[in-house]
This record gives sequence, C-alpha cells and structure tokens, in this order.
Amino acid sequence: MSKEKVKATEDVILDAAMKVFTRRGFAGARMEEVAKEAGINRALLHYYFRDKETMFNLIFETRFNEFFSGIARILSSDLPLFEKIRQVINHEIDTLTKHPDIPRFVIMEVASQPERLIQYGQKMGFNPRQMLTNFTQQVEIAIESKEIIPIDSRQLLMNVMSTCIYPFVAKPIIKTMMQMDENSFTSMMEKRKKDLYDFIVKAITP
Amino acid sequence: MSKEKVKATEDVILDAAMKVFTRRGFAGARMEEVAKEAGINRALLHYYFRDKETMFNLIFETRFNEFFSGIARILSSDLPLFEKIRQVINHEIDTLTKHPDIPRFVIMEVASQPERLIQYGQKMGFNPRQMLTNFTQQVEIAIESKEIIPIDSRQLLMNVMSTCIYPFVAKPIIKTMMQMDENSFTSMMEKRKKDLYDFIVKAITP
DNA sequence: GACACTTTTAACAATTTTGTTAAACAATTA
DNA sequence: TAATTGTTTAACAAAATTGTTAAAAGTGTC
Repeated sequence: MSKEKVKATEDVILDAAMKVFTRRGFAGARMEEVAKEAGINRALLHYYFRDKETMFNLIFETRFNEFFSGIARILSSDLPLFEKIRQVINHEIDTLTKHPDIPRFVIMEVASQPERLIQYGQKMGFNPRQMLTNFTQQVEIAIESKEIIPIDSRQLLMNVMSTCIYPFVAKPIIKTMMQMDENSFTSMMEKRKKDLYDFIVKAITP
Repeated sequence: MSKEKVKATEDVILDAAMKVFTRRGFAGARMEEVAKEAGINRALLHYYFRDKETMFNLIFETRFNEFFSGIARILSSDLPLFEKIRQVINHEIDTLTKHPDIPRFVIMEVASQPERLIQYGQKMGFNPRQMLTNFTQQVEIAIESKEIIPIDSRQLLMNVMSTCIYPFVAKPIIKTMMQMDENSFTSMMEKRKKDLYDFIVKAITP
C-alpha cells in the first residue's frame, strides 16, 4: 500500500478523533465512535496509534497549540496597544468561528489535569506564565502617557479574552437564549469584531 | 435509625456527588469516587439513589438552577439599567466565587446534550429564550433617551456575561498565566466587581 | 431481649469499554 | 508469480465500571 494511502488513513483517523474528542472530551469519547466516524474498525485505531491516551495526546497537543500560539504571538509582538487589541479580537473571533469547540475542549481538559498547561506550554515553546509580561508593560506605559485611563492590566486582558472566547464556550446556551441558528450566530460574531473593539476602546480611552 | 441520620447520609452522598460530578462531568465521574468522597460503600449509592443517571440529574438540576435562576431574576426585574448591570456583576462574581465550577459543569453538559437547556429551563419555571426580552427593551429605551450610546443589546449582554463568567470557566488557565494562588484570585475577583462595572459603564455612557 | 425495621456491607453478576491476536487480504517488488 | 511487507478484520481477552443481592449489623420499640 502506498505512502499516500497510509497518510490518508492516518489523517482520516486523526480527523475523526479530533471531532469525537473535541465533542465529548477524553472521558466521554468512545473508541467505537472514533472508528465509526472514520469509517473503519476499532482494531485499526490501535494499529495506527497505540491506545486511546496516545491518540488523545496528539489531539490535545494540536488543539492546545491552536488555542494558545496565535494569541501568544500577538500578545508578545511589538504592535501598538490599540492595534494589538484589534488583532487579538480579530484573530480569536476568526479562528474560533472556524473551530468553535476548541476552547471548551482545552479548558475542560486543563481543568481536569492542570499540570498539562505547563507541560504542553513548554513542549510548544511558550511559557504561559510569561505570555502577559509584554502586554502588561505596554498597558502601564500607555497609562503613564495618558493614552488610556488608569486600569489594572490584568483586568483589561481578562475583559478582552473573556469577551472574545466566552461566546464560543457558551455557544449552545447563547444560541438558544438569543434564538439564533448557526448562520445568525456566525454573522453576529463577524459583526462583533468591530462592536467589541469599539466597546473596549471606548472603555479605556481618556 | 433516625430521620435525621437518613437525611444526613443522603446529604453526605449528594454533597460528594456534587463535588465529583462537577469536577469530572458525567462521563468522567466514577461512582467509586463519589462513594469514597462520601466515605461509604458503592452499593449504598444505589440504595439511596437508583443509579448514576438519577444522581446526575439531581445534581444537574441544582447546578443548572444556581447558574440561571439568579441571573434570570435580575435580568427580568424592573431595576434601572445601570443598577441592573451592577447587580448582575455582583451576583455573578459572588456566587461564582463560592461555586467556581458551576459554569464549566453546566456548559459542558449542555454542550453534550443541548436539549437539556429547554427541558430543565421549563422544569425550573423560566424560559431561557425569553430571559432577555426585558433587558433588550430596556437597552433600546436607554438608547433612545440618550442615556447610553447606540449599541446592539445582544452584544452588550454578551459582554457583561462573558466578563463575569469566563474568568471562572478558565480559572485554572488564568491562575497559571497570571501566577495567582487561590487567595489572590479571589481578591482579584472581589476588586473586579468595581473595575468591571466602571469599565462597562464607561463603554456605554455617551 | 425478641421483634420489626432500616442501613450497610461484601460478594457477585452484568455491562461497557478498551486492548490483543491470529489470520485474511492487498500491494509492492525481486 | 512468489515472497515480502504492510493493512484490515473478526474474534477474542482483559480491564474497568456499573448495578444487584443476600445476609450482617445497627436502631428503636415492646
């Protein structure tokens, strides 16, 4: 069998595993469901990947990276503060519109095993503990120069992240409460990029 | 054995189940862990409660109610807009400081079975779909009277809820990233009541 | 203390889920 | 085409988890 075919099968399995693990979490995921989703036999999963945990680690690493790497890059860049905030908002809403289940998945699994955060952070080459130092300093400088009003930089960052990410974490609840279908949710998020940026800028501008 | 003792045992079990289910979710929870946490034997769980699902439903109902009832009451009250926002913030931060795992639990379980939202909402006597109508109208009136700037009421509500709830949902991540222990997290949230209110008011005041 | 009653446990049974293996099958190549 | 290698499956085995039961232990009452 050709290399391409092997790769294809591996990818089919990984895609299926991604869906199932992200949907159900590690504890709720069933190897049977992964196999079914991939259109193959359960034994084949074990042929390509040792066991459930091995598969899960691959998936988690990917999702963890998707969740953190973009934001880490932007936060530690040397963009001006307001532009940085705009880019964080746009980046989060864009990627989470494509992969809305990522934050719920990552948060859930980190909550059930917090040590993963440090562990995978190191693996991915960024230290979650230091992601914020650049941003914090930048906020303090902007305060001193009266570019923005005095504000606790941690609170500001929490506001930015919360308003971007929470709507996707709570998407099933929000969709129901606000009587939105998939399309209206997406278009609302698209609109949100601007609305949210304006909201935050107005809140911190002197 | 006395009625009090029975009640006590039931409560011990429910408390234990609450902890374990909230920590692990339905799929991740083990009856053995519940029994251990309660300091009893697994068979006894089945003596007091039929099975895992029955126990889970009791827990879920309680947590679901804790998550929604307070906020529903405040949102549909006839308080002035700003006061309503302040109360939402204070209520959320206070109750979630006491029970920080509630939103992660409820959100996770609703995500894995969205029909629960309508189902339990009806059971608890409030319609998640109508929780927002009062607030929405109030915002529109406030815009017309120039009390606040023009803003999409859904976006505003999403901002308020996100900034209150997300820090608790992502608590393990935030604590690590911001290098906080339990105490500093709590005191930060206490401070957040005021900071967040000011932030939001400034964002919407003309 | 004998009786009726509830609570608790240990041992067992059933079910669900995961992991293994041996053999069939397919593709590649010498 | 036969040998080699890698792929797939069905059947099986093991482990983990849940649920049941019969009997022991405790409690209150007469």
